[in-house]
Amino acid sequence: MNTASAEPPATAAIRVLLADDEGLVRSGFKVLLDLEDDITVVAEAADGAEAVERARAARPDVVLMDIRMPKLDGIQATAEITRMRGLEGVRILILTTYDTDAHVFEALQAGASGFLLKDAGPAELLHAIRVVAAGEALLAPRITRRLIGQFTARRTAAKSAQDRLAVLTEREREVLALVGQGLSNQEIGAELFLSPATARTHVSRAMAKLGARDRAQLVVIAYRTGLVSPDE
Amino acid sequence: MNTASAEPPATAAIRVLLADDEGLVRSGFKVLLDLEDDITVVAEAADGAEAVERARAARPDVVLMDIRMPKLDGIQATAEITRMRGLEGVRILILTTYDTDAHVFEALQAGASGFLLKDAGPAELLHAIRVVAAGEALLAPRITRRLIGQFTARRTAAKSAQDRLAVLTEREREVLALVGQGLSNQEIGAELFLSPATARTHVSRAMAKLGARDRAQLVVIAYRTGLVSPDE
DNA sequence: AGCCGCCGCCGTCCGCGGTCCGAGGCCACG
DNA sequence: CGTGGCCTCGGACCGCGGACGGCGGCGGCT
Repeated sequence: MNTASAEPPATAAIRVLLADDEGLVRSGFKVLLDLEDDITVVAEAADGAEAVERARAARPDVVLMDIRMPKLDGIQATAEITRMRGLEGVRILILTTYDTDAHVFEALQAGASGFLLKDAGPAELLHAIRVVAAGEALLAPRITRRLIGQFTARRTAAKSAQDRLAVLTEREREVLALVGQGLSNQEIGAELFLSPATARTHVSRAMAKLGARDRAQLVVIAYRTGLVSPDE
Repeated sequence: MNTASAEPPATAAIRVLLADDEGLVRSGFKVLLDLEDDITVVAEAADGAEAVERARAARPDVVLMDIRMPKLDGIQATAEITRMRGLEGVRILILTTYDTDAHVFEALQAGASGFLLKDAGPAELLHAIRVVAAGEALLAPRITRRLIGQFTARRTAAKSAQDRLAVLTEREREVLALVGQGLSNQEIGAELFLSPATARTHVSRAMAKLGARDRAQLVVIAYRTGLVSPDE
Protein backbone atom coordinates (compact mmCIF):
# COMPACT_ATOMS: atom_id res chain seq x y z
CA MET A 1 0.00 0.00 0.00
CA ASN A 2 2.06 2.86 -1.23
CA THR A 3 2.64 4.01 -4.79
CA ALA A 4 -0.12 1.61 -5.78
CA SER A 5 -3.04 1.99 -8.09
CA ALA A 6 -5.71 4.69 -7.90
CA GLU A 7 -5.41 6.96 -4.89
CA PRO A 8 -6.00 10.70 -4.91
CA PRO A 9 -2.83 12.81 -4.84
CA ALA A 10 -1.17 13.34 -1.50
CA THR A 11 0.60 16.47 -2.79
CA ALA A 12 0.20 18.37 -6.04
CA ALA A 13 -0.68 16.66 -9.31
CA ILE A 14 2.02 15.05 -11.44
CA ARG A 15 2.82 17.36 -14.37
CA VAL A 16 3.36 15.45 -17.59
CA LEU A 17 4.84 16.41 -20.95
CA LEU A 18 3.78 14.33 -23.96
CA ALA A 19 6.33 13.90 -26.74
CA ASP A 20 5.12 11.96 -29.78
CA ASP A 21 5.10 12.86 -33.44
CA GLU A 22 1.60 11.50 -34.00
CA GLY A 23 -1.11 13.88 -32.84
CA LEU A 24 -3.62 11.08 -32.46
CA VAL A 25 -1.42 9.26 -30.01
CA ARG A 26 -0.92 12.44 -28.02
CA SER A 27 -4.62 13.22 -27.76
CA GLY A 28 -5.33 9.62 -26.82
CA PHE A 29 -2.84 9.78 -23.99
CA LYS A 30 -4.07 13.19 -22.97
CA VAL A 31 -7.66 12.13 -22.36
CA LEU A 32 -6.46 9.01 -20.60
CA LEU A 33 -4.14 10.91 -18.28
CA ASP A 34 -6.45 13.83 -17.59
CA LEU A 35 -9.04 11.37 -16.32
CA GLU A 36 -6.78 10.85 -13.33
CA ASP A 37 -7.02 13.33 -10.51
CA ASP A 38 -3.34 13.27 -9.69
CA ILE A 39 -2.03 13.66 -13.24
CA THR A 40 -2.20 16.62 -15.60
CA VAL A 41 -0.77 17.06 -19.04
CA VAL A 42 0.96 20.43 -19.08
CA ALA A 43 2.59 20.41 -22.51
CA GLU A 44 2.99 18.48 -25.75
CA ALA A 45 5.73 18.16 -28.35
CA ALA A 46 5.76 16.70 -31.86
CA ASP A 47 9.51 16.13 -32.19
CA GLY A 48 12.63 15.77 -30.10
CA ALA A 49 13.82 19.36 -30.34
CA GLU A 50 10.41 20.61 -29.35
CA ALA A 51 10.40 18.16 -26.44
CA VAL A 52 13.61 19.66 -25.10
CA GLU A 53 12.20 23.13 -25.58
CA ARG A 54 8.93 22.39 -23.79
CA ALA A 55 10.68 20.52 -21.02
CA ARG A 56 12.78 23.55 -20.23
CA ALA A 57 9.77 25.90 -20.37
CA ALA A 58 7.24 23.78 -18.52
CA ARG A 59 9.53 21.83 -16.18
CA PRO A 60 7.25 18.80 -15.99
CA ASP A 61 7.68 16.03 -13.46
CA VAL A 62 7.54 13.34 -16.13
CA VAL A 63 8.16 13.32 -19.86
CA LEU A 64 6.35 10.62 -21.82
CA MET A 65 8.77 10.17 -24.70
CA ASP A 66 8.47 8.28 -27.94
CA ILE A 67 11.70 7.09 -29.53
CA ARG A 68 10.84 7.44 -33.21
CA MET A 69 10.61 11.18 -33.76
CA PRO A 70 11.81 13.70 -36.34
CA LYS A 71 14.55 16.29 -35.80
CA LEU A 72 15.87 14.63 -32.62
CA ASP A 73 14.92 11.10 -31.65
CA GLY A 74 13.65 10.35 -28.17
CA ILE A 75 16.98 9.06 -26.92
CA GLN A 76 18.90 12.13 -27.99
CA ALA A 77 16.20 14.33 -26.51
CA THR A 78 16.45 12.34 -23.28
CA ALA A 79 20.19 12.88 -23.17
CA GLU A 80 19.71 16.61 -23.77
CA ILE A 81 17.15 17.00 -21.02
CA THR A 82 19.00 15.00 -18.39
CA ARG A 83 22.24 16.80 -19.17
CA MET A 84 20.59 20.19 -18.96
CA ARG A 85 21.12 21.81 -15.59
CA GLY A 86 18.05 23.05 -13.78
CA LEU A 87 16.07 20.09 -15.02
CA GLU A 88 17.37 17.57 -12.50
CA GLY A 89 13.92 16.63 -11.22
CA VAL A 90 12.53 15.85 -14.66
CA ARG A 91 12.10 12.08 -15.08
CA ILE A 92 11.75 10.54 -18.48
CA LEU A 93 9.59 7.58 -19.38
CA ILE A 94 10.30 6.05 -22.76
CA LEU A 95 7.36 4.60 -24.65
CA THR A 96 7.94 2.77 -27.88
CA THR A 97 6.84 -0.11 -30.08
CA TYR A 98 10.30 -1.47 -30.76
CA ASP A 99 12.32 -2.89 -27.92
CA THR A 100 15.68 -3.38 -29.58
CA ASP A 101 18.42 -4.04 -27.06
CA ALA A 102 20.45 -1.16 -28.39
CA HIS A 103 17.56 1.27 -27.99
CA VAL A 104 16.88 0.20 -24.44
CA PHE A 105 20.46 0.38 -23.26
CA GLU A 106 21.10 3.69 -24.95
CA ALA A 107 17.94 5.13 -23.45
CA LEU A 108 18.92 4.05 -19.96
CA GLN A 109 22.39 5.34 -20.63
CA ALA A 110 20.88 8.66 -21.65
CA GLY A 111 19.17 8.89 -18.29
CA ALA A 112 15.67 7.51 -18.80
CA SER A 113 13.89 6.32 -15.66
CA GLY A 114 11.50 3.97 -17.38
CA PHE A 115 10.89 2.03 -20.54
CA LEU A 116 7.46 0.78 -21.58
CA LEU A 117 6.23 -0.95 -24.70
CA LYS A 118 3.18 0.45 -26.45
CA ASP A 119 1.30 -2.81 -26.08
CA ALA A 120 1.11 -2.17 -22.35
CA GLY A 121 -2.26 -1.52 -20.78
CA PRO A 122 -3.51 1.84 -19.47
CA ALA A 123 -3.12 0.65 -15.89
CA GLU A 124 0.57 -0.10 -16.48
CA LEU A 125 1.12 3.30 -18.01
CA LEU A 126 -0.50 5.16 -15.13
CA HIS A 127 1.37 3.09 -12.59
CA ALA A 128 4.63 3.71 -14.40
CA ILE A 129 4.06 7.45 -14.44
CA ARG A 130 3.46 7.49 -10.70
CA VAL A 131 6.52 5.32 -10.02
CA VAL A 132 8.77 7.43 -12.18
CA ALA A 133 7.43 10.66 -10.71
CA ALA A 134 8.36 9.31 -7.29
CA GLY A 135 11.98 9.09 -8.40
CA GLU A 136 12.02 5.34 -8.85
CA ALA A 137 12.30 3.34 -12.04
CA LEU A 138 10.18 0.87 -13.93
CA LEU A 139 10.72 -1.26 -17.01
CA ALA A 140 8.47 -3.46 -19.09
CA PRO A 141 8.74 -7.06 -17.86
CA ARG A 142 10.33 -8.25 -21.07
CA ILE A 143 12.99 -5.59 -20.79
CA THR A 144 13.55 -6.24 -17.12
CA ARG A 145 14.29 -9.83 -17.99
CA ARG A 146 16.84 -8.88 -20.60
CA LEU A 147 18.49 -6.29 -18.38
CA ILE A 148 18.88 -8.92 -15.70
CA GLY A 149 20.27 -11.32 -18.26
CA GLN A 150 22.73 -8.71 -19.40
CA PHE A 151 23.68 -8.02 -15.81
CA THR A 152 24.19 -11.60 -14.71
CA ALA A 153 25.98 -12.60 -17.90
CA ARG A 154 29.16 -10.72 -17.05
CA ARG A 155 29.25 -11.95 -13.49
CA THR A 156 28.68 -15.59 -14.32
CA ALA A 157 31.25 -15.44 -17.08
CA ALA A 158 33.79 -14.10 -14.65
CA LYS A 159 32.78 -16.53 -11.94
CA SER A 160 33.05 -19.58 -14.14
CA ALA A 161 36.32 -18.46 -15.68
CA GLN A 162 37.65 -18.01 -12.17
CA ASP A 163 38.08 -21.77 -11.96
CA ARG A 164 41.09 -21.39 -14.22
CA LEU A 165 42.84 -19.75 -11.29
CA ALA A 166 42.25 -22.78 -9.09
CA VAL A 167 45.57 -24.28 -10.19
CA LEU A 168 47.42 -21.31 -8.76
CA THR A 169 48.69 -21.05 -5.22
CA GLU A 170 47.52 -18.23 -3.02
CA ARG A 171 50.81 -16.44 -3.47
CA GLU A 172 50.62 -16.76 -7.23
CA ARG A 173 47.11 -15.34 -7.34
CA GLU A 174 48.33 -12.49 -5.20
CA VAL A 175 51.14 -11.78 -7.61
CA LEU A 176 48.83 -12.18 -10.58
CA ALA A 177 46.55 -9.51 -9.18
CA LEU A 178 49.47 -7.11 -9.08
CA VAL A 179 50.56 -8.06 -12.58
CA GLY A 180 47.00 -7.29 -13.58
CA GLN A 181 47.47 -3.75 -12.29
CA GLY A 182 50.40 -3.34 -14.63
CA LEU A 183 53.13 -3.52 -12.01
CA SER A 184 56.70 -4.51 -12.88
CA ASN A 185 58.54 -7.31 -11.14
CA GLN A 186 60.44 -4.87 -8.96
CA GLU A 187 57.26 -3.11 -7.95
CA ILE A 188 55.66 -6.42 -7.10
CA GLY A 189 58.69 -7.34 -5.05
CA ALA A 190 58.53 -4.04 -3.21
CA GLU A 191 54.82 -4.37 -2.64
CA LEU A 192 55.15 -7.88 -1.23
CA PHE A 193 58.54 -7.47 0.49
CA LEU A 194 60.17 -9.92 -1.88
CA SER A 195 63.28 -10.03 -3.97
CA PRO A 196 62.49 -9.11 -7.58
CA ALA A 197 63.79 -12.54 -8.47
CA THR A 198 61.10 -14.17 -6.35
CA ALA A 199 58.42 -12.05 -7.90
CA ARG A 200 59.63 -13.27 -11.27
CA THR A 201 59.41 -16.86 -10.19
CA HIS A 202 55.80 -16.50 -9.13
CA VAL A 203 54.98 -14.70 -12.34
CA SER A 204 56.76 -17.41 -14.29
CA ARG A 205 54.91 -20.20 -12.53
CA ALA A 206 51.60 -18.45 -13.04
CA MET A 207 52.35 -18.11 -16.73
CA ALA A 208 53.29 -21.76 -17.05
CA LYS A 209 50.17 -22.92 -15.25
CA LEU A 210 47.84 -20.66 -17.18
CA GLY A 211 49.49 -21.15 -20.54
CA ALA A 212 50.45 -17.53 -20.88
CA ARG A 213 53.55 -16.51 -22.80
CA ASP A 214 53.64 -12.88 -21.85
CA ARG A 215 52.92 -10.98 -18.70
CA ALA A 216 50.59 -9.10 -21.00
CA GLN A 217 48.59 -12.27 -21.47
CA LEU A 218 48.56 -12.61 -17.71
CA VAL A 219 46.91 -9.22 -17.52
CA VAL A 220 44.33 -10.39 -20.02
CA ILE A 221 43.60 -13.45 -17.90
CA ALA A 222 43.43 -11.36 -14.77
CA TYR A 223 40.72 -9.22 -16.34
CA ARG A 224 38.83 -12.05 -17.96
CA THR A 225 38.61 -13.97 -14.73
CA GLY A 226 37.54 -10.89 -12.86
CA LEU A 227 40.56 -11.03 -10.57
CA VAL A 228 40.88 -7.35 -11.36
CA SER A 229 38.07 -5.21 -12.68
CA PRO A 230 38.17 -2.26 -15.10
CA ASP A 231 36.82 0.11 -12.44
CA GLU A 232 39.27 -0.15 -9.58
CA MET B 1 -3.90 -5.11 -22.56
CA ASN B 2 -1.97 -8.27 -22.06
CA THR B 3 -0.53 -9.68 -18.85
CA ALA B 4 -2.45 -6.97 -17.07
CA SER B 5 -4.49 -6.95 -13.92
CA ALA B 6 -7.44 -9.19 -13.16
CA GLU B 7 -8.48 -11.44 -16.04
CA PRO B 8 -9.59 -15.05 -15.72
CA PRO B 9 -6.94 -17.62 -16.71
CA ALA B 10 -6.49 -18.32 -20.39
CA THR B 11 -4.92 -21.71 -19.64
CA ALA B 12 -4.54 -23.61 -16.39
CA ALA B 13 -4.07 -21.83 -13.07
CA ILE B 14 -0.66 -20.65 -11.95
CA ARG B 15 0.73 -23.10 -9.40
CA VAL B 16 2.55 -21.35 -6.56
CA LEU B 17 4.87 -22.59 -3.81
CA LEU B 18 5.10 -20.44 -0.67
CA ALA B 19 8.45 -20.42 1.11
CA ASP B 20 8.57 -18.41 4.34
CA ASP B 21 9.58 -19.36 7.84
CA GLU B 22 6.68 -17.54 9.46
CA GLY B 23 3.45 -19.49 9.31
CA LEU B 24 1.34 -16.36 9.67
CA VAL B 25 2.90 -14.83 6.59
CA ARG B 26 2.28 -18.01 4.62
CA SER B 27 -1.38 -18.23 5.59
CA GLY B 28 -1.84 -14.56 4.82
CA PHE B 29 -0.45 -15.01 1.35
CA LYS B 30 -2.40 -18.19 0.88
CA VAL B 31 -5.80 -16.62 1.42
CA LEU B 32 -4.81 -13.67 -0.72
CA LEU B 33 -3.65 -15.82 -3.62
CA ASP B 34 -6.44 -18.36 -3.44
CA LEU B 35 -8.94 -15.55 -3.89
CA GLU B 36 -7.71 -15.27 -7.46
CA ASP B 37 -9.17 -17.66 -9.99
CA ASP B 38 -5.98 -18.10 -11.94
CA ILE B 39 -3.67 -18.75 -8.99
CA THR B 40 -3.48 -21.71 -6.63
CA VAL B 41 -1.08 -22.40 -3.79
CA VAL B 42 0.08 -25.98 -4.25
CA ALA B 43 2.70 -26.26 -1.52
CA GLU B 44 4.38 -24.49 1.38
CA ALA B 45 7.82 -24.59 2.96
CA ALA B 46 9.17 -23.23 6.22
CA ASP B 47 12.86 -23.19 5.33
CA GLY B 48 15.17 -23.22 2.35
CA ALA B 49 15.87 -26.95 2.29
CA GLU B 50 12.18 -27.68 2.47
CA ALA B 51 11.58 -25.22 -0.36
CA VAL B 52 13.97 -27.12 -2.61
CA GLU B 53 12.32 -30.38 -1.60
CA ARG B 54 8.78 -29.14 -2.26
CA ALA B 55 9.81 -27.48 -5.52
CA ARG B 56 11.10 -30.77 -6.84
CA ALA B 57 8.00 -32.64 -5.70
CA ALA B 58 5.30 -30.19 -6.69
CA ARG B 59 6.97 -28.53 -9.70
CA PRO B 60 5.21 -25.19 -9.23
CA ASP B 61 5.18 -22.44 -11.83
CA VAL B 62 6.28 -19.82 -9.34
CA VAL B 63 8.05 -19.96 -6.00
CA LEU B 64 7.37 -17.09 -3.63
CA MET B 65 10.61 -17.04 -1.69
CA ASP B 66 11.61 -15.21 1.45
CA ILE B 67 15.32 -14.50 1.88
CA ARG B 68 15.63 -14.79 5.65
CA MET B 69 15.07 -18.49 6.33
CA PRO B 70 16.68 -21.20 8.46
CA LYS B 71 18.71 -24.14 7.13
CA LEU B 72 19.18 -22.61 3.68
CA ASP B 73 18.46 -18.97 2.94
CA GLY B 74 16.26 -17.97 0.04
CA ILE B 75 19.16 -17.14 -2.23
CA GLN B 76 20.88 -20.46 -1.75
CA ALA B 77 17.57 -22.23 -2.26
CA THR B 78 17.04 -20.25 -5.44
CA ALA B 79 20.43 -21.30 -6.72
CA GLU B 80 19.67 -24.93 -5.91
CA ILE B 81 16.35 -24.90 -7.68
CA THR B 82 17.52 -23.15 -10.82
CA ARG B 83 20.57 -25.39 -11.06
CA MET B 84 18.46 -28.52 -10.65
CA ARG B 85 17.66 -30.08 -13.97
CA GLY B 86 14.04 -30.85 -14.68
CA LEU B 87 12.98 -27.67 -12.94
CA GLU B 88 13.71 -25.30 -15.82
CA GLY B 89 10.21 -23.87 -15.93
CA VAL B 90 10.12 -22.97 -12.26
CA ARG B 91 10.38 -19.19 -11.81
CA ILE B 92 11.36 -17.68 -8.52
CA LEU B 93 10.05 -14.46 -7.05
CA ILE B 94 12.00 -13.12 -4.10
CA LEU B 95 10.05 -11.32 -1.43
CA THR B 96 11.87 -9.65 1.41
CA THR B 97 11.94 -6.71 3.77
CA TYR B 98 15.59 -5.86 3.28
CA ASP B 99 16.79 -4.67 -0.09
CA THR B 100 20.53 -4.70 0.39
CA ASP B 101 22.38 -4.39 -2.89
CA ALA B 102 24.33 -7.55 -2.22
CA HIS B 103 21.14 -9.53 -1.63
CA VAL B 104 19.51 -8.31 -4.79
CA PHE B 105 22.47 -8.97 -7.05
CA GLU B 106 23.14 -12.37 -5.56
CA ALA B 107 19.51 -13.31 -5.94
CA LEU B 108 19.45 -12.31 -9.59
CA GLN B 109 22.74 -14.09 -10.04
CA ALA B 110 21.18 -17.19 -8.50
CA GLY B 111 18.48 -17.09 -11.13
CA ALA B 112 15.56 -15.26 -9.56
CA SER B 113 13.06 -13.73 -11.98
CA GLY B 114 11.70 -11.12 -9.65
CA PHE B 115 12.38 -9.17 -6.50
CA LEU B 116 9.69 -7.49 -4.45
CA LEU B 117 9.77 -5.68 -1.15
CA LYS B 118 7.29 -6.67 1.52
CA ASP B 119 5.87 -3.16 1.69
CA ALA B 120 4.39 -3.69 -1.76
CA GLY B 121 0.65 -3.82 -2.15
CA PRO B 122 -1.41 -6.94 -2.90
CA ALA B 123 -2.02 -5.75 -6.46
CA GLU B 124 1.72 -5.54 -7.10
CA LEU B 125 2.25 -9.01 -5.74
CA LEU B 126 -0.44 -10.57 -7.89
CA HIS B 127 0.77 -8.73 -10.96
CA ALA B 128 4.32 -9.84 -10.27
CA ILE B 129 3.28 -13.46 -9.95
CA ARG B 130 1.55 -13.34 -13.32
CA VAL B 131 4.47 -11.61 -14.99
CA VAL B 132 6.99 -14.06 -13.62
CA ALA B 133 4.82 -17.04 -14.50
CA ALA B 134 4.78 -15.75 -18.08
CA GLY B 135 8.57 -16.06 -18.18
CA GLU B 136 9.26 -12.36 -17.87
CA ALA B 137 10.82 -10.49 -14.97
CA LEU B 138 9.79 -7.78 -12.56
CA LEU B 139 11.57 -5.83 -9.88
CA ALA B 140 10.45 -3.39 -7.23
CA PRO B 141 10.81 0.18 -8.57
CA ARG B 142 13.50 1.05 -6.06
CA ILE B 143 15.51 -1.96 -7.13
CA THR B 144 14.96 -1.30 -10.79
CA ARG B 145 16.44 2.12 -10.29
CA ARG B 146 19.53 0.76 -8.63
CA LEU B 147 19.99 -1.97 -11.20
CA ILE B 148 19.87 0.63 -13.92
CA GLY B 149 22.34 2.73 -12.00
CA GLN B 150 24.65 -0.24 -11.66
CA PHE B 151 24.28 -0.97 -15.33
CA THR B 152 24.93 2.53 -16.63
CA ALA B 153 27.78 3.14 -14.20
CA ARG B 154 30.18 0.78 -15.98
CA ARG B 155 29.33 2.05 -19.41
CA THR B 156 29.70 5.71 -18.56
CA ALA B 157 32.97 5.01 -16.81
CA ALA B 158 34.29 3.27 -19.89
CA LYS B 159 32.90 5.92 -22.19
CA SER B 160 34.48 8.80 -20.32
CA ALA B 161 37.82 7.04 -19.97
CA GLN B 162 37.77 6.47 -23.70
CA ASP B 163 38.78 10.09 -24.16
CA ARG B 164 42.28 9.09 -23.14
CA LEU B 165 42.54 7.27 -26.45
CA ALA B 166 41.74 10.42 -28.38
CA VAL B 167 45.44 11.26 -28.66
CA LEU B 168 46.08 8.05 -30.56
CA THR B 169 45.85 7.69 -34.29
CA GLU B 170 43.45 5.21 -35.79
CA ARG B 171 46.25 2.78 -36.52
CA GLU B 172 47.57 3.03 -33.00
CA ARG B 173 44.18 2.27 -31.50
CA GLU B 174 43.96 -0.70 -33.82
CA VAL B 175 47.30 -1.96 -32.62
CA LEU B 176 46.38 -1.23 -29.02
CA ALA B 177 43.31 -3.41 -29.37
CA LEU B 178 45.52 -6.31 -30.45
CA VAL B 179 47.96 -5.66 -27.65
CA GLY B 180 44.94 -5.81 -25.39
CA GLN B 181 44.28 -9.32 -26.62
CA GLY B 182 47.74 -10.33 -25.50
CA LEU B 183 49.32 -10.55 -28.94
CA SER B 184 53.08 -10.23 -29.47
CA ASN B 185 54.61 -7.79 -31.89
CA GLN B 186 55.09 -10.46 -34.53
CA GLU B 187 51.50 -11.61 -34.21
CA ILE B 188 50.28 -8.04 -34.51
CA GLY B 189 52.40 -7.62 -37.61
CA ALA B 190 50.99 -10.81 -39.09
CA GLU B 191 47.44 -9.83 -38.22
CA LEU B 192 47.76 -6.40 -39.81
CA PHE B 193 50.10 -7.35 -42.67
CA LEU B 194 52.88 -5.28 -41.23
CA SER B 195 56.53 -5.74 -40.53
CA PRO B 196 57.13 -6.57 -36.86
CA ALA B 197 59.21 -3.41 -36.76
CA THR B 198 56.21 -1.32 -37.68
CA ALA B 199 54.11 -3.00 -35.07
CA ARG B 200 56.77 -2.08 -32.55
CA THR B 201 56.70 1.50 -33.65
CA HIS B 202 52.97 1.78 -33.16
CA VAL B 203 53.12 0.06 -29.81
CA SER B 204 55.94 2.34 -28.75
CA ARG B 205 54.10 5.45 -29.81
CA ALA B 206 50.97 4.32 -28.03
CA MET B 207 52.94 3.71 -24.87
CA ALA B 208 54.56 7.11 -25.07
CA LYS B 209 51.27 8.90 -25.64
CA LEU B 210 49.45 7.03 -22.91
CA GLY B 211 52.24 7.11 -20.39
CA ALA B 212 52.57 3.35 -20.27
CA ARG B 213 55.92 1.75 -19.53
CA ASP B 214 55.00 -1.80 -20.33
CA ARG B 215 52.87 -3.43 -22.92
CA ALA B 216 51.22 -4.94 -19.86
CA GLN B 217 50.14 -1.46 -18.82
CA LEU B 218 48.80 -1.00 -22.32
CA VAL B 219 46.62 -4.03 -21.76
CA VAL B 220 45.37 -2.48 -18.53
CA ILE B 221 44.50 0.72 -20.35
CA ALA B 222 42.81 -1.20 -23.13
CA TYR B 223 40.53 -2.85 -20.60
CA ARG B 224 39.91 0.22 -18.49
CA THR B 225 38.88 2.26 -21.50
CA GLY B 226 36.64 -0.51 -22.74
CA LEU B 227 38.61 -0.84 -25.97
CA VAL B 228 38.53 -4.54 -25.23
CA SER B 229 36.03 -6.17 -22.89
CA PRO B 230 36.48 -9.18 -20.60
CA ASP B 231 33.91 -11.18 -22.57
CA GLU B 232 35.13 -11.11 -26.14
C1' DA C 1 62.49 -42.28 9.29
C1' DG C 2 62.91 -41.74 4.57
C1' DC C 3 60.96 -40.12 0.58
C1' DC C 4 58.45 -37.28 -2.57
C1' DG C 5 56.17 -33.26 -4.14
C1' DC C 6 54.77 -28.59 -3.64
C1' DC C 7 55.83 -24.10 -2.36
C1' DG C 8 58.45 -20.03 -1.52
C1' DC C 9 62.93 -18.03 -2.36
C1' DC C 10 66.99 -16.68 -5.06
C1' DG C 11 70.80 -16.15 -8.80
C1' DT C 12 72.24 -16.68 -13.77
C1' DC C 13 71.67 -16.64 -19.02
C1' DC C 14 69.51 -15.04 -23.18
C1' DG C 15 66.03 -13.19 -26.10
C1' DC C 16 62.17 -10.24 -26.77
C1' DG C 17 60.59 -5.90 -25.92
C1' DG C 18 61.16 -0.98 -25.68
C1' DT C 19 63.96 3.18 -27.16
C1' DC C 20 66.30 6.06 -30.30
C1' DC C 21 67.64 7.17 -34.80
C1' DG C 22 67.09 7.54 -39.72
C1' DA C 23 64.54 7.13 -44.15
C1' DG C 24 60.95 6.84 -47.65
C1' DG C 25 56.06 7.45 -49.26
C1' DC C 26 51.56 9.38 -48.84
C1' DC C 27 48.04 12.82 -48.05
C1' DA C 28 46.04 17.24 -46.41
C1' DC C 29 46.77 21.87 -45.60
C1' DG C 30 48.46 26.42 -46.26
C1' DC D 1 55.39 23.88 -53.72
C1' DG D 2 56.82 23.34 -49.09
C1' DT D 3 55.45 21.53 -44.65
C1' DG D 4 53.76 18.66 -41.33
C1' DG D 5 51.28 14.55 -39.95
C1' DC D 6 50.79 9.60 -40.32
C1' DC D 7 52.17 5.09 -41.79
C1' DT D 8 55.81 2.18 -42.98
C1' DC D 9 60.29 -0.02 -42.39
C1' DG D 10 65.06 -0.89 -40.91
C1' DG D 11 69.13 -0.95 -37.63
C1' DA D 12 71.34 -0.65 -33.22
C1' DC D 13 71.51 -0.42 -28.12
C1' DC D 14 70.16 -2.04 -23.64
C1' DG D 15 67.49 -3.59 -19.93
C1' DC D 16 63.65 -6.02 -18.24
C1' DG D 17 61.37 -10.13 -18.48
C1' DG D 18 61.02 -15.04 -19.02
C1' DA D 19 63.46 -19.76 -18.76
C1' DC D 20 66.15 -22.71 -16.03
C1' DG D 21 68.37 -24.64 -12.14
C1' DG D 22 69.20 -24.94 -7.37
C1' DC D 23 68.12 -24.63 -2.34
C1' DG D 24 65.53 -24.88 2.16
C1' DG D 25 61.14 -25.94 4.35
C1' DC D 26 56.85 -28.19 4.98
C1' DG D 27 53.34 -31.68 4.74
C1' DG D 28 51.73 -36.23 3.16
C1' DC D 29 52.54 -41.06 2.05
C1' DT D 30 54.56 -45.51 2.71
